[in-house]
Amino acid sequence: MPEHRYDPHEIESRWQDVWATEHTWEATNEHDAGGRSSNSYVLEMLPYPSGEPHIGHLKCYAVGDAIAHFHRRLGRRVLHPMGYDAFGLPAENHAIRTGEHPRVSTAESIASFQRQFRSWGISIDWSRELATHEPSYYRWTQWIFLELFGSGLAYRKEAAVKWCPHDQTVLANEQVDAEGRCERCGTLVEVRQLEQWFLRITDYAERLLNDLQEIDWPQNVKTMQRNWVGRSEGAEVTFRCEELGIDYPVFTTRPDTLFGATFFVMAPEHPDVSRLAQGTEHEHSVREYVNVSLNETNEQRGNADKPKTGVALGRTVTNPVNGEQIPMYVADYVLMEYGTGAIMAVPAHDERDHAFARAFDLPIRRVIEPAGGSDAADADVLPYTGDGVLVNSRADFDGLPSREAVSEIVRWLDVEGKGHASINYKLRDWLVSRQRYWGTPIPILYCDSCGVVPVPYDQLPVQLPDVEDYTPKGRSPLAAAEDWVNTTCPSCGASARRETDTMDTFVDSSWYFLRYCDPFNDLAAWSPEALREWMPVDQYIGGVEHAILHLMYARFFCKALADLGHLDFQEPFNALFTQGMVTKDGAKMSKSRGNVVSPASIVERVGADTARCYILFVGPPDQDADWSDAGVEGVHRFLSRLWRLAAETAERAGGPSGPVESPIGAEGDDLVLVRKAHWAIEKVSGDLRRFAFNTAIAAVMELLNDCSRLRDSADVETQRFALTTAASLLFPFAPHVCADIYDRLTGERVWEADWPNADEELLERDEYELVCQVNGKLRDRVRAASNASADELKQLCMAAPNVRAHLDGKQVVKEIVVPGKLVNLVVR
RNA sequence: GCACCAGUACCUUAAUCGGUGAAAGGGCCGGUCUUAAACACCGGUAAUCCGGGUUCGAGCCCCGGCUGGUGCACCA
Repeated sequence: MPEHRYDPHEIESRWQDVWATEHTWEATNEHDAGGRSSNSYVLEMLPYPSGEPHIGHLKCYAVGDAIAHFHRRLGRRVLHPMGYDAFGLPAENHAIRTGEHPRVSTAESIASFQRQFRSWGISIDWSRELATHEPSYYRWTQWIFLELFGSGLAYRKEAAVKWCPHDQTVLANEQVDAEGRCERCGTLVEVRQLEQWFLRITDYAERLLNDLQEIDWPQNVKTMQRNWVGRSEGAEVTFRCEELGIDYPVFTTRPDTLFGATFFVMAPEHPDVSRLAQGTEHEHSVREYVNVSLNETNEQRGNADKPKTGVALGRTVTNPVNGEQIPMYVADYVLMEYGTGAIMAVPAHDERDHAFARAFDLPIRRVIEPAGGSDAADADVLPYTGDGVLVNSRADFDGLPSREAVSEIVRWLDVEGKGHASINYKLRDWLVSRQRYWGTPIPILYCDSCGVVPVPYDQLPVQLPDVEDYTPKGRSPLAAAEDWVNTTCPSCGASARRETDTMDTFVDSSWYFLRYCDPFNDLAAWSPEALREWMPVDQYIGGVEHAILHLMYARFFCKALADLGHLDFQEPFNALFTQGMVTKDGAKMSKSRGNVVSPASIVERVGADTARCYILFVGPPDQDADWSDAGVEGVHRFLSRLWRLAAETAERAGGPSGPVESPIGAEGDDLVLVRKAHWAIEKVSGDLRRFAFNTAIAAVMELLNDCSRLRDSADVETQRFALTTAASLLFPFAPHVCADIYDRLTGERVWEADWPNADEELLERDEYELVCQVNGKLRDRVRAASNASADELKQLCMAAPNVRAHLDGKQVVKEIVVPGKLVNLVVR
């Protein structure tokens, strides 16, 4: 028998060539062919091309490719495209260091990503490839911006915004982490008052929240989005400062506690603070306090355990429900960015207000009592933040449960013109302008006479000009491109200046999945027919780190574009799968730790099939997985054994011998093997549907174990069937080696074969081992027919020798019969 | 502090409706093959975090605790 050696490199390049020359994975737009339900759009989040792909990319695309292959084999037309999120800071920072144009380094990175994706054998439709930095793409990003501008969804305003001193640009709220650090570089951000471009995502808060119900996404991602939108119901209530004649609205979720408001607090950033303190004895201390707080980081200020600080403003406001004059304070526990930047303080029923009142010796008045009497020992302890019954309020409100009191009081305030029901959101509008070079230019002009002027559609794209110096200086490097900046106003012909800020790169990636449907269209961003054919995405795959950023922005874009009549769906991604991280020695891979495993070196050593199978076999793909070289070896051995046994079997069968059918009338070891193959079909099909790739691969391992074990006792044709089935089932995970095995055994192409069907009859056994228990303990086992009745099973069990020994002299008081499994006799 | 998820052999995972004496791969040990080793093949090894409860029966359900992870957190 000749030597059979598994040579992954030879096999992988051979099949990759076939797929490339035959354009196997390309999907054409056929409009009415088959209808949307027979199509499938499988998409992984587009990569940011920087250097080389890392192991996380391998995992993401291994998952996506398995799904894409599975859908194709189920008979669907699959769209599985690839592109690059090519604008962004790393390329620009590289340019600052080296002077090399970002276009050049970006092109190099893209080439390297392409090369590796091809070497992994991912079934990508390369004909639709795009990159967001190409004018043919960002022309339409600009078009969308203008559409949003035209409808008022893109606007300029001056606001307190987050500024990253390291990257020298403003950031969106979402791009600052909980500690107040820049999402990209980790620098503490500062707050600056600047005029910037915003997108009105807050208009969509309610829909972004409600429509989460419509989509099949992981619970934790939905929860994060809900938290980020941060909806709370309550009321806006006006407190009037009589001395200065100014009304201050506050937002509260507890209007039922209004009678317990004993003071009033403003955020240090509140624009009226200095004016209020002016001329009072507190003027100086207020100014000092405000200065100190403004210089504190979010990290310092945001700590709830920190003792409460603040100073009196020396003014009072009127509590609208009882006319009381209550003192005003400025304190840093009140945030300018939430609500109105001022609060009513109810120390008896709010932990923070309580802490402040204790520190400043302010009155604490209980207005809510826990319902159902105070039998609980801690019912009298303040602050009490739960619901209850009103006390110490107004005669007609006292005794009302909190919930009812909320609506009663709000109704009364409304009538009096002192307040109204209100819903508040944590979500802020999306700040999209950036003072950086390598991004999509914002297509806007400033004309002295016409003001803010959108660039006419027929002048798109506004091309990104070349510049000499990429260094950010607090304004975009584009400002230095005088020839480009100075232009003429399209409406009046006078001289005008271009907007020099570029767009947040998250704008680019908020619509790329639409462009894939119609990538060559140069008359429009897409045609409605193309979208009808593919959108929404059936299965989206990516890292959970985009739970809020990209995934929220993309949802917002679709809703806004749908409102503008450009889309006829509301949600871009019907189903989402978030893959877990790949760690090494329990820690995140990073250059500084020196624990980076490069996909290229793994592919070089053991081949792409092993790399892909390993990353999917190592554990459930939604969980983190620790990289282990020994585990890689194990999977490599498995593929070697599979290939060798298949090659040897093909030879014994006399070469490729055509399509293979499940053998009929098999007996003995042949039947065992045929059954195992059908069991594997059932198992892998189910596992693929629920993303349990690890167990799917384990099932094929089991099938291979039986093939090896029964190599000499089962018929060659049975072997051929079992191994063909193994290759067919493993193909979504290890496409090259499975294509090769399938070809050797049958002469056919596995990717053109239908997904196999399990024969129900072969899955059922006509006999099984019945477990016989006495008092829940296993005492014996007997063979039982599958169709035996409960009574027969009981008799069988009672007759079992070891059971009889345990029944001796005892009385059976209960019998539990589980057909197909066991009989349990309870005796006394 | 609150919420969610997870704790199974040395490691990583599996166990569908609560139903056998808990399965797979890797590791390790031994054997066959080899001059020797690698590969391959055969065999062996070892576990339900702790404490209660429900049940004829619990890895699985309920309560409490411990450990780890993730998210939220001065959001009025």
